[in-house]
Amino acid sequence: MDVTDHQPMHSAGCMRVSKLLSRIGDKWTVLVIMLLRGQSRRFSDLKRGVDGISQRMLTLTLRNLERDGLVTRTVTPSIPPRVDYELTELGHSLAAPIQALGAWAFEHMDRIDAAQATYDEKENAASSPRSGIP
Amino acid sequence: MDVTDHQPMHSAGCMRVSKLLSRIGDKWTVLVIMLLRGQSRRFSDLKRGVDGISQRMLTLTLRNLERDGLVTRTVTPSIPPRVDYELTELGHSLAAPIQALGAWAFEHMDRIDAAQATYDEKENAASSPRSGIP
DNA sequence: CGGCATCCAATCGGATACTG
DNA sequence: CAGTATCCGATTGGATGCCG
Repeated sequence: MDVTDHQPMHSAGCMRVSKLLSRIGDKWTVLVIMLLRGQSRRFSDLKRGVDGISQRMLTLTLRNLERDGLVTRTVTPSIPPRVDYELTELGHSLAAPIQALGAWAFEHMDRIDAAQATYDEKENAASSPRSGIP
Repeated sequence: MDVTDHQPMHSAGCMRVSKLLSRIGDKWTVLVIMLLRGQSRRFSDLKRGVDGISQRMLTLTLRNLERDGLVTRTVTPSIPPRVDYELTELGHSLAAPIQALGAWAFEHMDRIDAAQATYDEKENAASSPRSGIP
């Protein structure tokens, strides 16, 4: 089977996509991957860069990425200790399609916002009228 | 700014990507989108097609997609009632980058599985030894 | 500095029952 | 058929404190 076909995703294939997206679709993974493009960064650097992430979640996110073979973890036992994270080749290859999705989001977010606004407006219009004429 | 640049995602841009991925990265959204490529489908058709989804979650998923302007909902007030869902143009344009991500997942899942296996092996090897020589 | 353990609140999602 | 409403368990993620 050729994944470049127009309808290549049968049930099993979709499951995998869904699974991948569940993994990278969590709250922080994408942000970390984006920060790691081009340069390796140490833990505290990432913590400062992501803005809002807790230490716990950064650790968990990096552990998962490491487990998936998407980042490498390099410990330098100095004082104070230093740990650097870097995208693997696999990680970099994933960054490309993520980037594509990012470009799409960037390009269409106004339309999405508009659609949401319209939808919510109708929502409120439907629930508000207590006597038919609000 | 050109989103096709090599480093186009600043903090704000990344947030949007993350937000988009959080939306489509839930348990069912991608599967529904994939099923809707090419043909519109009615509710029970989707329910049968997704396999494992509850009625509740299918409804919620479709509502969110509708709110984002990615699918249209068409009610035919017959008996029994009939509701068809169809990807909008915006929805179809999103299907493309998702497909790219799917292709990536399909292409690299063996390497990810291998990386996970290796990682878990080392994990167990590190936690097992109760007296140094298990 | 980097990270683990614990506790806890919020959200997610499945099962079930009921409605137009 | 296509939902809505409710209940409840599972998962997520933040805050905090301790450790090497």
